[in-house]
Parts: sequence; structure tokens; C-alpha cells
Amino acid sequence: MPKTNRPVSPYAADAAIRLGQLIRRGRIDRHMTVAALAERAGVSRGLIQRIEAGDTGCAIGAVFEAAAIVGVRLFDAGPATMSREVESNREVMALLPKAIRSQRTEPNDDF
Amino acid sequence: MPKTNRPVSPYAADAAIRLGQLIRRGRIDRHMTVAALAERAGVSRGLIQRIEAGDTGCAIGAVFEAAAIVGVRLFDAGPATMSREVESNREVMALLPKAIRSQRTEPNDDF
DNA sequence: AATTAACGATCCATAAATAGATCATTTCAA
DNA sequence: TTGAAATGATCTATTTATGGATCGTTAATT
Repeated sequence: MPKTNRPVSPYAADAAIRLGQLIRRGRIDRHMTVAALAERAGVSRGLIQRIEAGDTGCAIGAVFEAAAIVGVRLFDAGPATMSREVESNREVMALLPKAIRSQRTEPNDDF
Repeated sequence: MPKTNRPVSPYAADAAIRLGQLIRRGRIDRHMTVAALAERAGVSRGLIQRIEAGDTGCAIGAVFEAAAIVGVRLFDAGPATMSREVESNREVMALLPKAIRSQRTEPNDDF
């Protein structure tokens, strides 16, 4: 058990678990062992185990790397279109205000 | 510059940047400052900045937490359905083989 | 145009993640 | 059923991320 526990909301925690499920599913579908995936991702075997378990402390780069290798599609963009997606979105980002002049803490997430 | 650089594929790196864009977009749409988002997420202001920049070293729990607060939908499941999604998927996961008996490194990701 | 809050970057100390090894157990295949 | 490989767990050393503070700059309001 870690010394201190970083609090995470149920939604974020479940999302991490869900992604872990998708990765494990993809790995098994491709007949890859945990060790093989670890090697291809350039990380340790233990880290892949934590990623598949939905550990919220894992670096997002390692998680996305594992996802990419086993073919998990992220944010509705495949390997060929992700970079294009990012690029075209830079323009719309540029139109947004650079600073927010507001003091309301903004209630929250309704979607 | 960090002592060692963790290598990440373009797809994984772009996915992190894309998520950062979505979070920044959501934050600005809700008129929240970086500091306000940081406080609500229980992290530092600097971490929110790195998250929005697409830093691959950020913990996935912190990133998903920020995403949840500003209303970014993860893996086609909203707050009300994410946990249900995870739960119902445990069954299908249980049907998958527990160990992979194969030596092929499996080329990779085509989708 | 002036004011001032928000932003982005950097530095340091500390907390935490990761690698790597080991061991027991499970589970697939012969 | 048996044997070997894969998995899951745990431990320690080391690398790395994070918090918190600070500073110059940018950009919203008035």
C-alpha cells in the first residue's frame, strides 16, 4: 500500500479501468503475452500489469503506447489521422481566449 | 531537459496532445482558470499546464480527473454509464484466456 | 492606455512511479 | 496428467513526477 493515496473521482478511476480492459482485450486478441507487450512498449512487465489493472498512477504516455500497440483506438482517431486531427485543431485553439477573467469556481460536469 | 527521455510513438504522443486540447477547450468553455481547475482536481497549477500541453509523463489519473471536471467524455461513456460499462465488461473479460501460449511477437497495430 | 489577474516557465525538495529481480500460482498444451 | 510457460504479487533501488514558490510576460477589463 502506497504511503499516501491520491484521491481520484469514480469516473476517472473507472475510465482508467476501462482503458485497461480495452488494452488487455486487444493484447489477448493478438495473442501477445504481457512480457511481449512490455518489450514492444519499452516498459517493464510490472507496469503493463498495472496498466491493465487500471492503476491511475501510471504515466499516460506508457498507457497510450500500450494501447496503440494492441490497436486500441483513442479519441476517434486512428494512427493515420491522429496527428492531422491535432494539427487542424491548433487553429480553433488559437481562437480561444488566452486568459480567463472570472472568479466563479464553476459548479461542474454536466454532459 | 530530462536526464533520460522515455521514448513514445507519434500516435501515443499525439493522443496525449489531443486530450490536452480537449481539456483546455473544455476548461475555457466553462470559464475556468487553470488555477481553478487545479484546485478542483486536487493537483498543482503546473500539473494542469503540463496536462494541457500533452506531457506524456503525467499520471493518467490526474489527466482523466481534469478531463472529467471539464466535461470531456472518455471512451464513449458519460459519468452515469462508465461504471456500468466496466462492470458489464468484466464478464466478457472472464471468458478470455488467462494466459497466452505463443512466441510470435505479433507485428502490430493495423486498424 | 493602464491595471491587474492569468498564464507559462523554471528551480528545488520531496513524494511517488518504474525497473528489475524473485517467488508462488495458475493455466495452457502435449 | 504433467511440465513449462505465463501471470500476478511483492520487495528494493533508482529514476522521475509533482508541489510549491517565484518571476517575467501576456492579455482581458475598465
